Amino acid sequence: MRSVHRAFDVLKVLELAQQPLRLTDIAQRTALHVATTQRLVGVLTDHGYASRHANGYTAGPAALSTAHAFATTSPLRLVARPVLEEVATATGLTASLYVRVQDTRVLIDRVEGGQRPHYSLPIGERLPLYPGAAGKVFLAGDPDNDLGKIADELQPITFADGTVLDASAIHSDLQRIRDNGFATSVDERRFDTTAVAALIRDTADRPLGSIGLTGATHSLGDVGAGALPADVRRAAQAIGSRVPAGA
Amino acid sequence: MRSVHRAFDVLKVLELAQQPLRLTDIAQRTALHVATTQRLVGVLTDHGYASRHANGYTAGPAALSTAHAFATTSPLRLVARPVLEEVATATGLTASLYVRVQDTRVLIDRVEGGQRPHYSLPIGERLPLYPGAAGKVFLAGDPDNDLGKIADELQPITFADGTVLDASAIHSDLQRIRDNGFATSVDERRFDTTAVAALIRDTADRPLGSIGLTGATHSLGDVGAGALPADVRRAAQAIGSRVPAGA
DNA sequence: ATCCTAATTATCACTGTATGAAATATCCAT
DNA sequence: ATGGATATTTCATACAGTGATAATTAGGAT
Repeated sequence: MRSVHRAFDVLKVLELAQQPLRLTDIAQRTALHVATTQRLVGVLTDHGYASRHANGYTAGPAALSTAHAFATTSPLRLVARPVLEEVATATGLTASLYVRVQDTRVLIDRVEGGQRPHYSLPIGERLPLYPGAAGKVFLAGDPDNDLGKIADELQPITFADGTVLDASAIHSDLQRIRDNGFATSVDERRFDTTAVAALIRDTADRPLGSIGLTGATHSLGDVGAGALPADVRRAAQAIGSRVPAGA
Repeated sequence: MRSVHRAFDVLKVLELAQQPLRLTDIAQRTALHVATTQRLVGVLTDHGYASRHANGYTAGPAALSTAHAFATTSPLRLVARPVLEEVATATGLTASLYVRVQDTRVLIDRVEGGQRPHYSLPIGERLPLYPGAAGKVFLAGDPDNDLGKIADELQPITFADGTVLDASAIHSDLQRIRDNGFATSVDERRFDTTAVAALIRDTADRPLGSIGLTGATHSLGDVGAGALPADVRRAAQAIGSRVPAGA
């Protein structure tokens, strides 16, 4: 399955680039031979997952179809929707649903609690696992150790406010999250953004995703002390219990 | 690249199924050996393009990321946006942007002209090339003959109103579209839905996509006679001229 | 609980396909 | 025009993907 893996490596490179990439660029970033890259990009293009333009390749329209299919069939997403809406209106915060993909998380759905709805929803956004409450819960709650090593290999993290965390600080943070059953984040990824998040587990206790509640730091007090932790945990529990279990 | 092709065949099957599919189902629909299917689905799952649930596999969350990347980088989409908005408000109709993917079209963007915005935008929807104005223009305007044979192989089409078209009727329809430079559709795919569409070509005359204006049949007269054809053609021209050409 | 069937995972020898070096062609800038 | 970079084609070799078979697991019925 080497070639298939490589095809998706190419696709990932196209996804991460915010601009069209020339064939040589792709070959460089994937560390593949140019000829190989060309063949792979060709197949991607045939199927619509890559597009060719004047100045290079980008991701292609077929991804939209597949995403549409995912959005309409994913049991987790379907089950979570009403819960997100409920908790968003109850708290007035923005409720976000994430799923882990490899060593990243992807925003699957979002319900704005506040007044002004955002213009372009960043659904589909890929974010790291560490900075951010809704990512940390994945690291903290991983049953196998495949994420354990990810946590070990984490470089010292710099927060949006300039704080720097070394490995031991990260580990104690994760331990606290495990103990509490929820994570918090204050200005970690973004200035003036505070979040509380919990891991969603199915009835067999396997992690399915995470839910986060986000608001402006200046309008929220010490989130750990208020009712929000209980709210997210309840929401996460509600979602998990409604998803049919099974690997 | 056989295995890579097959991987995307599997992905397409997952996309087209509106429900989770068991491994055996996928193998059946792709006409692949079960073992092969399993390996391919495994890779898809690793990269997040497939998800495993209690009762089978669906498309996966990574497609959302890729779709997000496409939506934010596709030159066509970026260039078309303002034109769609303009023509939608000018005509009061819904303006849709399609791209061809193999023998289908995919809805890339849409601006509602009317009052009530739809709840879930069907962006990413995959539709056939024949029934529907915005699909027919691809068949009519194909420079090479790869779509010519698709048109030849079209089965007799049944419209939403029950009309049936045989091969020769289809061909004369396509010829008329070529002559006019636009296509119309009255209750073809949906009852009480009329559309006018035009092909978008880049400055080198290569087809890039299509734009369609849609409204209720009962509120539109004979669309071929009014100003709409000129409107779509102008919009298509505007978009095409602003996209940097180059294969 | 127990059996039976169906579905999923693992094993492995063979074959055909993906690979990458090199050569050729194409594009762009000067 | 000329040169340099990028893209495409060709081809012999190695090895990765294939699918028949077997082992295992899960699901349903009794």
